[in-house]
Amino acid sequence: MSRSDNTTGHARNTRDDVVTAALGILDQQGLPDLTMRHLAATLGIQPSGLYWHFPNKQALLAAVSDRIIAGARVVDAAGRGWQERVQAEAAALRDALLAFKDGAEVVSSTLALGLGAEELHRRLASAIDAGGFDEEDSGLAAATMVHFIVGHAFHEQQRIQAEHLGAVVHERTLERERPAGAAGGQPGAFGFGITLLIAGIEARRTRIPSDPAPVGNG
Amino acid sequence: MSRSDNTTGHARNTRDDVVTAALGILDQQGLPDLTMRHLAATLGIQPSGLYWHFPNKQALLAAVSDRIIAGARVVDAAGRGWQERVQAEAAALRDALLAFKDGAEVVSSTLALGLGAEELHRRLASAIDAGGFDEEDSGLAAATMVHFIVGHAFHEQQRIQAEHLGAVVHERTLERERPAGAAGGQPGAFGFGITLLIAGIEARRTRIPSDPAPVGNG
DNA sequence: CGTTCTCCTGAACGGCGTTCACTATACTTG
DNA sequence: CAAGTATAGTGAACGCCGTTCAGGAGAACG
Repeated sequence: MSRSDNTTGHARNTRDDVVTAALGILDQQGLPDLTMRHLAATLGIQPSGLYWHFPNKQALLAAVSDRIIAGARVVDAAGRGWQERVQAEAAALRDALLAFKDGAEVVSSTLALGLGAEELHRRLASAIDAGGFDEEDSGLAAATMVHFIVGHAFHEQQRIQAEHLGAVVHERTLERERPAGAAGGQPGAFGFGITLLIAGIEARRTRIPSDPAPVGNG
Repeated sequence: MSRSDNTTGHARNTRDDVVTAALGILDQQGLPDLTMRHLAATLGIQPSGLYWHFPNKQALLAAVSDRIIAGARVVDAAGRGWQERVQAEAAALRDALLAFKDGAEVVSSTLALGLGAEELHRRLASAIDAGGFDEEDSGLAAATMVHFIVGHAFHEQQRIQAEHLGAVVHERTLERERPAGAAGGQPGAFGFGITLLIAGIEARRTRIPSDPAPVGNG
């Protein structure tokens, strides 16, 4: 029932159908099982049929990446300072990466290869921009943040899945990972990194005296 | 001439020989060509012979990763403040990742999978530690930095190689990438990110009043 | 009705990581 | 020096993989 109610029963797939099916396999079985053959079988077509929709597997993965990032919740900018907004954007993007199994890995490789996933950078840059920095600084700071967010999510996702595999979860390890009350905030390492970067950006403003710096707080 | 001057001519390979050969293929032909079959052929053995040295390809790549990072130049700590030292460590590690073709990619995946490459974190953490922060903060800050360094290097390495492939290099692009005189310093984005992180760490100190903070600046 | 665009078939190609039973060579020990 | 045990590698196969290519079926459209 992907496109139309054919009487013949042979449902033809659109490009979006293919991406949706790929995302399903990714989430339920993981990246290693997301093969062209497996995907084709899921759609009820031959592997070669996929090459009508995408020139190669990388392009498919880029489209999957874009969908993963597009799924990040929208952050409401009203009534927040730029720092709070950046923190919210970072959390939203991180959650989107973690929402699908191996999602961070897919986005990481797509990002490095220079295909898609620019939305990540765009959202962070515009949030930082609200702090009143010049555009170049905002862009560079956003890029720094993107690398941290994706790298951290990738790492954490692997750790989570390794834990799920090795059935035994040591309680001490869990204690060490979540040291203090994370009421409403980020768990340890991720929140720390984001806070660090925000502080670094803010420090950049105060160091340069001749700066318009209209703080959009309030 | 890997191990000994055998009269039989059949040189047997040690584990280190295998890693060395793998690193050679990686550097001269890239990660896609670093296959077990190709590696075995280079060593003059059968592919199955490699599985005496390593349980699987991932383990091999982890060993290659460790070698890449071990190749990072040693940073002299004498007479430098902690910030300068962190900057030097970051630059050294970055250079090591870029020294081999696809080096950053190999280290990135190994790191995310939780195998090897801990040396990266260790060096940065101890450099930050010299600033007199508590150990947990140093560790978390180092982790943040690792993600940025590896992510940035991975991205940049892909871009460089894409440029080498597409013979036409637009001069305008180059101009935009290296905006001002980078005499002795880092090129734009990397230096910016590191500076950002260092400023963020420093900001963390000043926010907490009760801090010993022995600055080792000579 | 005939053309054109869309989506897919069927079959193959070359290459991949990995396994397994079985050697051959070197180092140690009695 | 003979025997025994690590060490390093053989040869053949298994079941996957991404990708190509000529061709065909079915819907849309004039």
